[in-house]
Amino acid sequence: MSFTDAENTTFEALPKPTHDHSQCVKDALTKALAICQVRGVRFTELRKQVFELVCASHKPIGAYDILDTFQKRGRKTAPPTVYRALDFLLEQGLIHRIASLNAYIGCDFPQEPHRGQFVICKLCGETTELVSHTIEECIAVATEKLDFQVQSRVIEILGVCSVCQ
Amino acid sequence: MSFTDAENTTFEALPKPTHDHSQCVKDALTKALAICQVRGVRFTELRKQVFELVCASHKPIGAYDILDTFQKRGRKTAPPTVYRALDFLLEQGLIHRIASLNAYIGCDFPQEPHRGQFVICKLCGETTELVSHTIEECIAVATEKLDFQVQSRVIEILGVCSVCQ
DNA sequence: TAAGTTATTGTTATATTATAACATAACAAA
DNA sequence: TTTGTTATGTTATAATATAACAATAACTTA
Repeated sequence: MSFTDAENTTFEALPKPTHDHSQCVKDALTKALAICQVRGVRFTELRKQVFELVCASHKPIGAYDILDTFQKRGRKTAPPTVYRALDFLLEQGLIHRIASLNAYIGCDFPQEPHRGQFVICKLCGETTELVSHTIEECIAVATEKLDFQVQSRVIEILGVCSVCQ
Repeated sequence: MSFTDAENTTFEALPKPTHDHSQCVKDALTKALAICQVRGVRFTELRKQVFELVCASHKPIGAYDILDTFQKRGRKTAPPTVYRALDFLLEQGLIHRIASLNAYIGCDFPQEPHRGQFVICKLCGETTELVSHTIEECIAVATEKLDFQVQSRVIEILGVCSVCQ
């Protein structure tokens, strides 16, 4: 469920505890699969499993959490295997990296290329992805003035969500 | 040299290669010392030296770079020593951490509490600190709507500066 | 389909960044 | 001075990430 408000900020609502999460994961998988097919890149079983784990919650998850899960499932896995799958998913814009937490989260708006802006609860981890065009604009203006070519950006807002207050 | 433009963004100009950097470091030290005195916290020799190393360039520097420098100088130093000094400087707002690079940079606007926004050249490392009130405002609006209490934020724009293009 | 090529994954080792836990030293206030 | 507090030293290790090379799976084109 996404909104676009008067300030031209599109955002997903904080996922309600009641939302049908298994459906949510299914949808993400379907989208991801379709995107990869169109682009002619391979959504292999490994990549799919890593993607499922990242999408299993709306909270950032660490690479080593993914690794642990694989190992608990009896799959003998080493770090590079996980990191390579994460790199692939990042390249395809299917997940984002949260730099301030060294963690990864599913992208709420795949297909169209965009840079996410994240609102992250430090207590429960629940994360909302914003796409504020005003912020984009503001950055564009400032960087133009500096004659600076933007390649990527990291925008992460940390604090306490409404549920945890 | 700082500007405030029509969009209400305050920013330091990219430090010119010709600027008097030794004076620049001296000024930063004087300011830092004064701030610590007012606050009744101790700007010890160790903290001063770490601060000087961070301010030695307008580029983010890693904790282990600082460590290496200490060791090359013959000072037997271990990681916690450096990290503790960095933590102190961060708490006092004298430096900032660049999450996307795991590195640290001197703060261009100490004294008043603020959250930095950084424009970082991936090629040469030169970094400009912005304080865009429009971006602040934008974030405030979005987080209010989510009923989210902001504690900290990470805003880092990476790309290529005018000199390196 | 067989051979050659590329992409993906496995495996081992190690680099990089950061902190825990406890000991000692420096300083400050009573 | 002694007592409490803050800062630093020291050792070990945790947490995150990548390099380098081997093996396998998948694609491609003759």
